[in-house]
Amino acid sequence: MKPKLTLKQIARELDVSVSTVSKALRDSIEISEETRQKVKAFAKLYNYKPNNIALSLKNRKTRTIGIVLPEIVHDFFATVISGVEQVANEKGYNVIICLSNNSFDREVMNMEMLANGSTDGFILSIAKETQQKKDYHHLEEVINQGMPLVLFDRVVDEIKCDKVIIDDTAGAKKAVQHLIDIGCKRIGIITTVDYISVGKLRTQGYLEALEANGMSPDEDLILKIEDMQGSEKEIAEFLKTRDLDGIFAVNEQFSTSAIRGLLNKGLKVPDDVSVIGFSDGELAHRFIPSLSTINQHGAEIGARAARLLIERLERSVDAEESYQTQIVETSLIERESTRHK
Amino acid sequence: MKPKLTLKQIARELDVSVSTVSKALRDSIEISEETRQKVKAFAKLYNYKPNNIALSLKNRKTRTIGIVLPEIVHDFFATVISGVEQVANEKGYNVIICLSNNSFDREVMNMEMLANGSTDGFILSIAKETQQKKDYHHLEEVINQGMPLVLFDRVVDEIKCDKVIIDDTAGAKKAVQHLIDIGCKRIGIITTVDYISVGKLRTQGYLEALEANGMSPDEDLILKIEDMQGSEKEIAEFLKTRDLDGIFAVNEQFSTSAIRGLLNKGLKVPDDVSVIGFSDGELAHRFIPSLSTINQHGAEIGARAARLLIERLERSVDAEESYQTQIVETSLIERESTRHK
DNA sequence: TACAGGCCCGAAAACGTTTTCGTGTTGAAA
DNA sequence: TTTCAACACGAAAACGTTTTCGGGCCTGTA
Repeated sequence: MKPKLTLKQIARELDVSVSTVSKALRDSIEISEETRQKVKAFAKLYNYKPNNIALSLKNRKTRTIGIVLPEIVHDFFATVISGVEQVANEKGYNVIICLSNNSFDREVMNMEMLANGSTDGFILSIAKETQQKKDYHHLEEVINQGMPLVLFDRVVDEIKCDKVIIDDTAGAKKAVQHLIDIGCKRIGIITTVDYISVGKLRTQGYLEALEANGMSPDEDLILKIEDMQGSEKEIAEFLKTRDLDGIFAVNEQFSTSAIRGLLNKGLKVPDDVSVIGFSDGELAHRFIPSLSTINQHGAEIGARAARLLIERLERSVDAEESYQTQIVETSLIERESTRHK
Repeated sequence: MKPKLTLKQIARELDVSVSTVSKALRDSIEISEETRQKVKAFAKLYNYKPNNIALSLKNRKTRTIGIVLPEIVHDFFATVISGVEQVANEKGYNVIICLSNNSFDREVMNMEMLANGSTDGFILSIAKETQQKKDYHHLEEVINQGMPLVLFDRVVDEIKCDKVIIDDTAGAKKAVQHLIDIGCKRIGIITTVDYISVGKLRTQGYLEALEANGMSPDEDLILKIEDMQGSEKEIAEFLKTRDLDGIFAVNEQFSTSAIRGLLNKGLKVPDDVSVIGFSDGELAHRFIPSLSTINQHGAEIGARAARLLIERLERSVDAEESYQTQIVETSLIERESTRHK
């Protein structure tokens, strides 16, 4: 068990000073060619790698970005991580992940933990409970400390920072418009309660699409779900008493629950009812019938968030406080759960 | 933008020395009650939090555990992360995640990066390419450096370290036995090529189950898939020409592809053919028909791995080199894709 | 011979902690 | 009055780097 080579040991071994070793390894012209080669050869032979912690302390940079998520067992967030990881790695950054489990307290805890030197900046999607509480002091805190923050997906206007979002309203509108285009007349929506920002926006898109086509919304066809837990049953109940020919569901789970509910009712998808969802994942394309969806391009979101963050970290003068909000385009993916024209 | 309070600043402000501040905050008896109170009050008021990097450097401990995975957009690995994160958080550890994308080079790179001070130990599931190459020098390296390593899922005998696995063979046997119990006579298996350790073990379980029931294995009913990419087509082709009444698939993806293939062939699941898989995820229980599976208990695996790692990190004398391999029990979950007796 | 100017290199500070050791002051005991 | 312990605090080293600054030694020139 050899406990990691340090500059000091190399120096002792080669009978030079620590500074000489450091300079030699960084190819300083202060050091003679001969000494340089000697040091480098030794370092290479014994596989010297500088200690990240020491570097972080010295440079007051960790080259690590922290990402805080509500959950991970959810293809959307997983693909976002992939995207972040990809560009972070390209630029020589590490990624450190914390889960809030949609709890306000854990979100705060995690951010405090990471803010004490572990991380140069944050990429975050706000926890459900936090959105409900509308308490964002921990976000302002890190910004005040000069740590860049990039919000994605579940964002909030009050916080001034870079953001990466999709146009949820437009995406939802696109989905519902598709249902209308293929001839649906009575279109229901299965969405979340309004304090979830994305849920609210998607509901709005649904309403806009109806309006744009001269169809008046029917409160009775709108189901807002509070709790993921009992959602399956709730959706089944809802469908039992409604007569629909199109359903827009704001996520993968609701989509599949809806299809199951319809099938149980003896209806066929998409022959009797077309279903379209919002999603990114395996589930959508594996499902039978495979789900027509609005693709959120999670990896792209993650990649952009990472790029924004790193750019701000490395910009020599960050005087310019012009935060930007990037909007990633959604796309309609037609699969089997909607009728074809 | 206030740039984070340090001990030095508190010291200057209160006109005492840095050591006094440090001691006061840690309630040292060396410091008078009065000074202690004064310092603590000040620290609290301005929300002082010690700098993790400095602590890491001093203590030569980061209280961070690194987890390296082949992929993340896969419910199994995502749940494992959840498990790790949970216990890590309880014990005051951070989790830093790197993705190998099943590439040997990226696995090596990531581990080298993390090994240079970012992490106290590793939790890892070996990349496909690495298992193929059988090159584990990077794993031995970190072990030699005194960094504990815990392997899970895709493990390898050659490396001496703690491991958390499920009994893949027994799990597979359980699955196939179930198919036999409900009356299947011609049972096929859809598995991976043999260099994937878990694939090989599950194939073995399949064979053992057949043997135990006096059924002779038929090579023609065994499909070994090399590449995830074209798997769907490959499975469809395979099924087209086989006459089966039971299928055991070694993962979620293969299970759903199989069902799709069967449906396309005009067969009913589970009426004509029962299908059972190996999995953890959303897909299995959302799918229609929902999948009967062998549950791998990913969160439990992650939790145990984390506990093993932390225990080894904190054991005062790690003299004892008795590595253990923990086996997490699998369980059979009967859902809709298999016939009921 | 003296001096300027390269060329190489080392000492030391700094990043923010913790901890060991030393030191000055006070009060009480001898 | 002297001595000694207890008490309260500070200086400094250490963790592993990088970087600034200063200095010794040679070489060439006046």
